[in-house]
Amino acid sequence: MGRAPCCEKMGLNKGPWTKEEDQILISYINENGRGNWRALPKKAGLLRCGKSCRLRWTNYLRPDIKRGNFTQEEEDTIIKLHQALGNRWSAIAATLPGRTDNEIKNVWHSHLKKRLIPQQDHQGQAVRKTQPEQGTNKALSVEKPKFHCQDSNSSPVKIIVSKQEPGTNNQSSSLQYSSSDDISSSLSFTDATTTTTIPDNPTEIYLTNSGDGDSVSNKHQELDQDIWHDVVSSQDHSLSPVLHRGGCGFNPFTNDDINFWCDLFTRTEDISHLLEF
DNA sequence: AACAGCTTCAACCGCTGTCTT
DNA sequence: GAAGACAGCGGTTGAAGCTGT
Repeated sequence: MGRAPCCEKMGLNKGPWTKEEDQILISYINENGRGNWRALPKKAGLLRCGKSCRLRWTNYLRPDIKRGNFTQEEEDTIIKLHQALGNRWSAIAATLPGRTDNEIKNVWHSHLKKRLIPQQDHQGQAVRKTQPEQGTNKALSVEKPKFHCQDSNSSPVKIIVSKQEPGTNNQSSSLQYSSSDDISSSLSFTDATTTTTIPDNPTEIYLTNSGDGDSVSNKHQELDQDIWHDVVSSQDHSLSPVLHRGGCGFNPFTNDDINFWCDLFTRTEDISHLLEF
């Protein structure tokens, strides 16, 4: 894998873009489209490196960029997705049309991180308290499962590990796991008091809202209304976990992203931190 | 009004992944 | 398979603006 050669520094502008430079870049892309970024500045007559042009375009000049403050909903989305995805700014940005990864990163560092500090302190305690003994998370011996999502109502969520599509009549082979269950896997809950053995390796995992709130806490009710409702909702997308917000109908996820979610759920040592809002 | 400290955000830097030759 | 070229990503920086004293 070759390293990109450092662009020619000699004679190239750096720093803030002027209006004239912006106009040249916009005009060029409007006429010729986004082609080879490296060749673009030369063709457009800009004394900038291609990388700088790409950044300026994607972070500032793109016509679909949404300007202005983030809405409460957008901020909530960022917080939740950051909880789940970490610093994958581009993945987070993909769920917020008109927002760039750079912008989200800035907002996170300047606003949201600070806002969360008191909560994280509290959360950190809670997580430590429920931390499982080392080695109790055994790997679930399954083929990479499919995740299915179903949102039936707003009551507390349960995760159902199942070979059966939810909603079908025959649920006999399904197992339901709530926050109090240990499914003897990396997909476990750390405040487990019992151990449940999965009789068959599930080939598919359904994330459903069971509607039964007796065994789950208020925290998980929040989870249902926030994470699951937003992140893995919609029966229309039951075959792939989809980030689907605001009715935009934008599905940023491909099969690779399904793999990502599978990986996330099967590899995470402690999913409970996702639940501890 | 002047200064210092803080915050914001556009832009840069270096790295990695992917595609092409 | 190796190496080059390129796009994209995340971390970091620094100038500009803001706020408090």
